[in-house]
Amino acid sequence: MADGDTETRVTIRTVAADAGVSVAAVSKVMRNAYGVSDALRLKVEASIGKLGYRPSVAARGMRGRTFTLGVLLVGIDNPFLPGIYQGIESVTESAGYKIMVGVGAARARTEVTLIEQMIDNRMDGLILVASQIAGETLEHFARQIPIVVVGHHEPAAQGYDTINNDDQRGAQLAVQAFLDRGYSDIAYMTQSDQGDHHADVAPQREAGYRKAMTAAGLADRIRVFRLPQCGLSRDEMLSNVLQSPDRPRAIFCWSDLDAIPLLSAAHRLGMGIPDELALIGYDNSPMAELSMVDLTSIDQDGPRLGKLAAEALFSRMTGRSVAEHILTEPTLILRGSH
Amino acid sequence: MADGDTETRVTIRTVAADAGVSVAAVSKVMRNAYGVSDALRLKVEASIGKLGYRPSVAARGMRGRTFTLGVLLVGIDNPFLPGIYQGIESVTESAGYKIMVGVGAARARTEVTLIEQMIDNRMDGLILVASQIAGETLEHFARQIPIVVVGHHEPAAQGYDTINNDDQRGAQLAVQAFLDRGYSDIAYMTQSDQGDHHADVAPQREAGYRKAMTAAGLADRIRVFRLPQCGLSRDEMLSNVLQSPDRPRAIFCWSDLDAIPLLSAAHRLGMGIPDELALIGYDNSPMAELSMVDLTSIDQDGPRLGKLAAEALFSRMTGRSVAEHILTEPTLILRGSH
DNA sequence: ATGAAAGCGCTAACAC
DNA sequence: GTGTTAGCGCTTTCAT
Repeated sequence: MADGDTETRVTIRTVAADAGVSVAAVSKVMRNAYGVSDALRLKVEASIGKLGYRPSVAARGMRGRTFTLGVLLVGIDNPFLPGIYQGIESVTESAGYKIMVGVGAARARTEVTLIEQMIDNRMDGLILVASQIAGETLEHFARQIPIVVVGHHEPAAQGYDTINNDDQRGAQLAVQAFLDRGYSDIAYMTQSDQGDHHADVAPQREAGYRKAMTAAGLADRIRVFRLPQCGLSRDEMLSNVLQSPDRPRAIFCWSDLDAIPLLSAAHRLGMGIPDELALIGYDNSPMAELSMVDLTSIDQDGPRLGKLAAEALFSRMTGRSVAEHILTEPTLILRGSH
Repeated sequence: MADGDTETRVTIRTVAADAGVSVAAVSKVMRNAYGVSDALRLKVEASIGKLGYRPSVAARGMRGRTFTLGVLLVGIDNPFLPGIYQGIESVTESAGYKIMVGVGAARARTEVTLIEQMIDNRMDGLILVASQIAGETLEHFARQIPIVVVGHHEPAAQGYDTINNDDQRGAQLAVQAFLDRGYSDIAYMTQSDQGDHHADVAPQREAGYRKAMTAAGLADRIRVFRLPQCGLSRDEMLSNVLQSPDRPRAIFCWSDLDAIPLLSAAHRLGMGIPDELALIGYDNSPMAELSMVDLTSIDQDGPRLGKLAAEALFSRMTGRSVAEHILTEPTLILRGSH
C-alpha cells in the first residue's frame, strides 16, 4: 500500500514513556480502572492529550471490550430506518460506545456475512434491524455475541431479545380507521412472500388485518394482494389492481414504501383520493406528510424502538441472560387518504 | 458479559492442529501467499471448511490487511446515498472486501470520530461520502490511511482523491432548462451556509447558477434563498418565500431534499405547477418520479460515482500516490415541474 | 516447501 | 498504587 506514513503511530508505549509510567498505568487510566492515584492519572491524561493518543480498537479486541457495537440494517433506502438508528445512537453515544453499521441489502446471505464480520471485528454487541435471517441462525450467533433484534417477531427466542411495535395491533388500527369511515371493502397489500418468514413484519400485519376483518364480521371480504419483489413490474401490477373492475375501495398497505407508489399510480390514473380509493400505509414516513401525498399511516415510533433496543443490548451485555421481548403500541396518524 | 460460550472459538491454531500443519502454513493458505504445495493447501482447506474457520479481523489488523473498507455517509435519510453505496459495493464485493459503514449525521465532530474509529479498526481504506470535514483535516487523515472523497470538491488536494459530478455544470443545465422554457426570473434555493465549505456541493451549484445567469445576461436577476438548518422553521420560510409579492417564478433547488418540501408548500398554497411556480431539483431521487411530485431534476448517476470511488481507492491502495480528481457529467431529467 | 518464533498494541493477572 | 509480564490470534521474517 502507498502511504506517506512519516508519523509513526502513537501507541500505549509511547504514552507510557512520555508520561514516565508503565503501560499498565496508561491502560488503567484509559479504562477508568480501579487503583490509580490522581497524580498519575493527571500525568497520563496530559500525555494522552499532548500526543493525541487513541487506543487501537483491533488490539483492544484481542483481549477486552472494543466499545464498538454493530448495527445491521436491511438497506439504506428505507424511511423506517433513520428513526430507529437515531434512537439507538441516542443511548449508545452517551455510554461512550461507537457504532459501525452493516448494510444488508435485504439478502440473508449478505446479512450472515456481515454478522460474521462484526463478530470477527470483536464488537461488543449487535442490533439487527429488520433482518431476514432465520431464528435458528440467530440463536447460533447469539451464543457468540449479545444480540437484540428489531422488526422481527420471534417471541419464543431464548438467546436474544426482540423489540417490535405491535404490528398486529397496528393493522387492527388501520382496519378500524376504515370501518369508522364506513368502508367494508378493505383489502391488504403486501410484498411477495418469497422466503417470507412468519417472523417478518409484513405477515404479522397481514395476520392483524385478517383478525380485525374477521372480528368485524367481514371475513368473506378479506383480500390480499402480493407485489412481486422486482421493481420492474410493480408499477404495472399496481395499475392492474387499480383498473380491475372489482378493485377494492380501501387498501391497507403493509408499508408506506409501497403505499406511496400505489398512491402515485392512482394519481396517474386520475383517481380521486379518498373518494375513489382510500389508502392507509405503515411507518408514517416523512413523505407521508407531504401535502401532495397526505397519507394516513400507522406510526411505530422508530426512535423509541431504537432506544429500547440499545437499552436491552446494554442490559444483556452486563449480565442479563433471560430473553426480553418487548412490544410497543403503534399510533394511527390521521391524514387525508382515507 | 453473559454468554453461554460453550463452543470455544476456532482459531488458526485449531485449524493447524486439525490439519497437522503449522500455523504459518494456514496463514499462507488464507492469504494465497506464495510457496504452498497443493497437497498442503488441500489439507488446510479441508480443515477450514470442516471447522468453519474465519480469521479474526481484529488480529489480522495488528499486522496485515483486514480486507475491510470503511464508508462514511453523511446520514441515512438522503436519497442520494443508496445509489452511491450500491456502486461502491458492486466493485468491493467482487474484490473480496467487506464494508463497514459509519453514519456521520452531518456533524463534522461525529465524522472525525468515525474516521478515527475506522483507522483504529485498521481498515484498509476509506470512502467519505458528502463529508463535512475540512480539507486540511482530510489531508491529515490521508497520511494515515488511503482516502477517496465523494461529493466534496477539493481539486487541489494532494493526499486523497475526489470523485464528483460536475455540480457547476449541473446547475448550468438547470438554468438552461428554465431559459429554454422562456423563464428569466430564476432564483436559487440552497441550505444555510452555516459552516459551509466552498468545497461542498451546494456552493458549487450556486457558483454554477451564478455563472449561467451571468452568461445569459441575467446577472441582475440573480437571487439566492438560504434555508435555515433547523427543520422547524423551514416550512414557514418556504411558505414565506412563496407568498411574498415578488416571489420568483422559477426556482432551482440545490437538492430534491428541499425541492420536494417546497413543492409540497406550493401545493398547500394552491399554486399550480409549473404555471404559477416552476421548479427544478438535484439528485433525481426516486420521489421525484412519483406522478404527484413529477419533479424535473438533475441526475448525477450515483452508482457510477460509487464505482469510480471504489476503483480509485483500490488503485490508491495498491500503489498510486498522485491524487486523482474526477468530474462526471450530470444529466437533466425532464419532468413536469418546469 | 514448511515450520519456529518474534512481534503487532493492547488487557489483566499478579508481583512488588 | 504501580510496574512486570503473559498472552489474545494473527502475519511475517528467517531457519531448516
